[in-house]
Amino acid sequence: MLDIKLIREQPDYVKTKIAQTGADPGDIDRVLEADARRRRLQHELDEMRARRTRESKELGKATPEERDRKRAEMRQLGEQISAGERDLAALEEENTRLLLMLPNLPRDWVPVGKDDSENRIVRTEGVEREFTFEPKPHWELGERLGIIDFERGVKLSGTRFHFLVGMGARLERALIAWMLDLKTQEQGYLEFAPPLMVNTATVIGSAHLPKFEDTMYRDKEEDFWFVPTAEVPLTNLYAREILEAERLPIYMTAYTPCFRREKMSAGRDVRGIKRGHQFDKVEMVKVVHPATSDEELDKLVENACEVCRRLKIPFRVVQMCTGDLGFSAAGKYDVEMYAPGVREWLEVSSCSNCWDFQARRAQIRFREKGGKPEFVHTLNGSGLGLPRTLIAVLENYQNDDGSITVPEVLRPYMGGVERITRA
RNA sequence: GGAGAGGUGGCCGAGUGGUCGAAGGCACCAGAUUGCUAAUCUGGCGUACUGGGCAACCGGUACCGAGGGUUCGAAUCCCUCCCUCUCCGCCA
Repeated sequence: MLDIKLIREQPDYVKTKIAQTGADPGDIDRVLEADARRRRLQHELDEMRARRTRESKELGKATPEERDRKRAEMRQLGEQISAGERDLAALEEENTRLLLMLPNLPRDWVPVGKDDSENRIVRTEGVEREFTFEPKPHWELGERLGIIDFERGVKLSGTRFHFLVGMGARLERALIAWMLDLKTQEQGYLEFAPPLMVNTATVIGSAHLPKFEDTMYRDKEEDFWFVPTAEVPLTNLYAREILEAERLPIYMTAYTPCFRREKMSAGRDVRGIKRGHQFDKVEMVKVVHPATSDEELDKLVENACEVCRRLKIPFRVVQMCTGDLGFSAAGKYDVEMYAPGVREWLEVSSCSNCWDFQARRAQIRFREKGGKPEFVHTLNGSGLGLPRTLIAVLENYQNDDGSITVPEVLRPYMGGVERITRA
């Protein structure tokens, strides 16, 4: 959520920035108009209420004759106030609705561009492996090894579902455990196992609602939303709290399944395990002091890169332009691993600095000693997404006989297994 | 799911229709004092919106789990919901 005061004071700046994201700057005028009406009414209402309080107190001491006359008058005032309160509530709702639909503003250092074609490759690391044979896509490798079962996934759940089997399941579990150990033991993150179903307020807090309602699964009767990412519960951990400044920065990590409808992506990436309705992910979330969030973003990206580096898989860092930031990021970098089987750079991590955008929605604040509460900045990034990391591992580590060499760092997590072969 | 108890400021805890944004205590901050390491005294100490000074401030309004209702007026009475605790039932 944007700061309404910023919109009031610098509407032209905000419009310029909004336009850079591809959103409609006309929304700003609608917000301003609604805000002006709300303030006007609030002021009138405040004055009526002040009068009621004042005169009600006097009424208690009035003479009996006066009392009846005054009481009728006050009753009328009370009705006016009630009507005003109803109108105000409606205006506030309208106001909030408009504000919740506005995207975050890009930072000034974000390159201006209209869509993903104008993103910038910041750097590339590692060398692409040279194959003496034609590298196969992971779905072929997985099926032949019997470690991915697509048919039965479809049988049980439908398209975009699969089973990991035997060493396939174990390989994913090894990746998760290894990543979490890296996060918690070397990169300073505290591990969580959060709720996977959360209420509406929580999803509004992370800015996945109200705009992306149709991308999530929910239980309407119970007011539960299935988390589309651990970012939702982790970012909201300190919702409606005021933290002491010394506690910042806070680094959190969690492995969770993620649930997404993927309605918008129907027909895209249908082959293999790249995009499903359910997938596993190790997520990183930071709650930081506003003065440090830009450098914290760099460190976050680096934390994601380190996973690729240790797996010895080539990767690159891509900076999103203003038109490809998404709804809540003020600045964003993707980390992409190269997968030789599908001949594609796969987005395995997306690291965002959300600035105070989520903090305002979730009301996450901090206070310097003796100071006023201020909003924190929140960041999030995958560390990494499992299906795509698994794809990259399978495809980069495949051998000409269709077996998979287990990356060295994972072997301690695989009971020492060095090679996955057909069972 | 059933029965009972309860939800007040960072914490503990008063308050049952007006003088309560809310006693008192603890914690915390500032100052004073004592020279013996901690105690004493004084003062301050919620959040949001809003008006003015457009800064350290001053005023208005709202908030005592949430939402409705009664009333001239509600933390205080009524209704609904949520949550916590205890007991029972059920179940991974």
